[in-house]
Amino acid sequence: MNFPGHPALQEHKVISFEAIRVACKNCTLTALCLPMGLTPEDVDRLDGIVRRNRPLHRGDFLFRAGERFRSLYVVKTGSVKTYAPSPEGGEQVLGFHLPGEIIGLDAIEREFHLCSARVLETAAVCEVPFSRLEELSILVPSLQHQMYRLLSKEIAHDTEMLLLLGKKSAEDRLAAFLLSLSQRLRRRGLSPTDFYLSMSRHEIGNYLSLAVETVSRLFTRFQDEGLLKVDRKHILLTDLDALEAMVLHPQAEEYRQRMP
Amino acid sequence: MNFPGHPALQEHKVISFEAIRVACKNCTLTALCLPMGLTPEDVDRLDGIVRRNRPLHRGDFLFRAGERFRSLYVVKTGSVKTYAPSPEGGEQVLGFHLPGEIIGLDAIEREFHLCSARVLETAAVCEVPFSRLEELSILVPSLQHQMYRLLSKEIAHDTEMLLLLGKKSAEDRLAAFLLSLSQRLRRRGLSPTDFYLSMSRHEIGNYLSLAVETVSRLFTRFQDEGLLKVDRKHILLTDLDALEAMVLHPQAEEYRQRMP
DNA sequence: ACCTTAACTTGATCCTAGTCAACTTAAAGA
DNA sequence: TCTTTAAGTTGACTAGGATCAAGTTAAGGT
Repeated sequence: MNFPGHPALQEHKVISFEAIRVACKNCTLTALCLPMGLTPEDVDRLDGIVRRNRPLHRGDFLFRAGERFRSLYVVKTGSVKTYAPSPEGGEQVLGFHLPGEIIGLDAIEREFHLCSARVLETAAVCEVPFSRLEELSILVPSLQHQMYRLLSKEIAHDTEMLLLLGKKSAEDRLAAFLLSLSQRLRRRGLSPTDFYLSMSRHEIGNYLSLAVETVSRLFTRFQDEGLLKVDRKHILLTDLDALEAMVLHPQAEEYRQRMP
Repeated sequence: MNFPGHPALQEHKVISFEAIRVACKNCTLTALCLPMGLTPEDVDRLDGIVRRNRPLHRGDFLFRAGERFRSLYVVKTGSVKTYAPSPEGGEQVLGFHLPGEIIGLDAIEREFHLCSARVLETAAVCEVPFSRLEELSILVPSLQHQMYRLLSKEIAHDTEMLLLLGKKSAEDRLAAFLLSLSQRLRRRGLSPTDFYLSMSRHEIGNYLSLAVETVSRLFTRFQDEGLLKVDRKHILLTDLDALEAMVLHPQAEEYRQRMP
């Protein structure tokens, strides 16, 4: 099977260059991003502090671990990975970030970044200087409310990730990863069953604590079982229900925990 | 070897009953909790919305998964575990919470709890109704600042936990868990090397995604290697440096990841 | 104090996923 | 275009930790 021209990727790039100058109020991500629930006037004020940088390319850094924290970053198009580099040159992938997702929330308290953020697919990213955002949120209660929601959402997301890694079988992990991607794409109005992976097998394995070979074998097995069709980075989920069942009823069920 | 009377546990209980009525401004946890950086007047205002409940006992719930989110909870004494129950009766332990730690931050956005919180060791807990806290933080910018820091700290903590679980060897995980406990106790002015575990081996294993038997064997092995002395729940860390080395230079080092 | 039950430990065995190795395919660069 | 290098796939083997099983110790209830 072949997918000539990789149409989804092409489309991605076109959007990325068009959207780069769009103000917050016209941005398609409003529902996912900071302006949610703000009045038009307040969105204008927010707009005043947001920096819209030129498009970034694969391998570019948003920031590096150890750098001083100044801004939050909102992915508008493309994708970004965050990872913790280890002194020996290795790294632990912490997340893959799609349009509408905010990066850097973990650095507010420490005032420096403990992970690096690097572009996977040509990306447009908004930079929001945090000190100015904080000042504005004193004046705009609904922005403060939205900030609390956003930070809490990130915590809930991390918690779900802990749950995912708690599932011990490699099968469950990859299924949960694919479902998570699928759901996030759906919320952005993209196809939840037909998409291109922007990360390598190696990065997926690193993220899920699995060896590359295991990831590769699982893709093959899932395809053999009729759960999906895979060709390189192109994924076609053909049985979402089966994936969901796999995640909801994990292989190795932890036996009941007792407490008085 | 024997530790008659479990002195640390006794001491814990005494503190718990004495501290229960203490106002925020006199609380020993000020430096770890919400009032940090607030003026005395603002602490009084915060004090006005904090509910101090009677002491809770082992097995009591702070809240259950699925319940509507109303309040944040601050552990004053004792300890609490949070976990995600699964429909089949199993559970995934998400965290163990010591004095000064805040529970419920993951529920702000969803407005209902996705995990349950249950007392491990007789505990005193402050309840802070979130809607009132949010209102107050509109009026008190330094409280808003502290809230951002707190939420961010929780995200950073979860990130570190993901890093911990990323380490694949069981040895590294238990070492990281013990070190984390040790560091948190130190920050609270307690001994970082001599303490009682408030959770069972089963719960530790569940938290670290290891079988009970593995946890048990590791304790024995660590003791044989001179890293610690263990008697039931009593832990004496005798070689913090070795534990740190184990965590900083994990067994299975991930090979370098390439990107243009 | 006794009995019951849960928590923990230790040993033996099994199996999942990691490691090593070889090969294929596809980008990236000259 | 050809070459080089990285990414991905597949197979064979191995090891770390899970599972199964049995026994010990301690705590909780009456």
